[in-house]
Amino acid sequence: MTTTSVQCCAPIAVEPIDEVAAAELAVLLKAVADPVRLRLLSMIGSHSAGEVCVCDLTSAFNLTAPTISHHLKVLRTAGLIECERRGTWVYYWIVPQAVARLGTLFTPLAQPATV
Amino acid sequence: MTTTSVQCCAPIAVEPIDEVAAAELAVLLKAVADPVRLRLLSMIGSHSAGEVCVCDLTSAFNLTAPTISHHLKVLRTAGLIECERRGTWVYYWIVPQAVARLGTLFTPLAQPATV
DNA sequence: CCACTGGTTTGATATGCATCAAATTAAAAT
DNA sequence: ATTTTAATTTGATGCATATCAAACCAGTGG
Repeated sequence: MTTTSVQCCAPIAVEPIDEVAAAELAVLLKAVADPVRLRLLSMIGSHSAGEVCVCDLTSAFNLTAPTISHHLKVLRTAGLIECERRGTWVYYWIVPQAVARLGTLFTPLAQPATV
Repeated sequence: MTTTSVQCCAPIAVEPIDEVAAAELAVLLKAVADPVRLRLLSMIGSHSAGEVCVCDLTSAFNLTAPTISHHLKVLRTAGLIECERRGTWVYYWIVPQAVARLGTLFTPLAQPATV
């Protein structure tokens, strides 16, 4: 498949989402609903090399290494990023499909049919 | 400025967002990072009449009225919905601009320039 | 004026979670 | 092997928050 459709689920405004879908989405949104994780995702996503070493991420915050590691794990568990160890260092990169799902959720609400 | 551009902030992937922006965005995202609030927002946003009475919202959940009221207040404080009292009942509707901001945050991450 | 219905506010509780220190794993270097 | 550096895991702590019961506010109708 060439398109690998990002539109896997109906956006929020088309019809009321059910409990199960809401619970799943909430997990995904909780992952990004934190200032540190937002910055991490932003730093990883905007990096020109496409991937970032953990050491560079840790040094950019006024937080301990375990804390950054914890936040990276949350993002990874949510499927938003992936990582690989190469020698001593660990590198992280974005999973575009997962992030795109977040974007498609709310856009239809911007142009309500009735307004 | 006449456009009242929905694109008030740069998306996450263009450049690393700073601490202040991340904190503000996290507040907005926390508001929707809850299954009940997601369903509320979805119910309000997808309603054909454009607005929904609180009574209809409360009856759709297995939760008490104060809890629903609490969640509505969180969404309202975040600027995602507004309400008005008409007689005995209170009606809620979506604020499209605020919701649109959520959508524009993540979409650029879907097509990373390096991939 | 007094009840009744719809919603919100307040206070209390219990769970969740962000953070750090200490311990642990992994690879490199000496 | 031992040491050193990078990163994660574990355990503990303190704060945030989802929920409910009770009290309260706002209309409506006897």
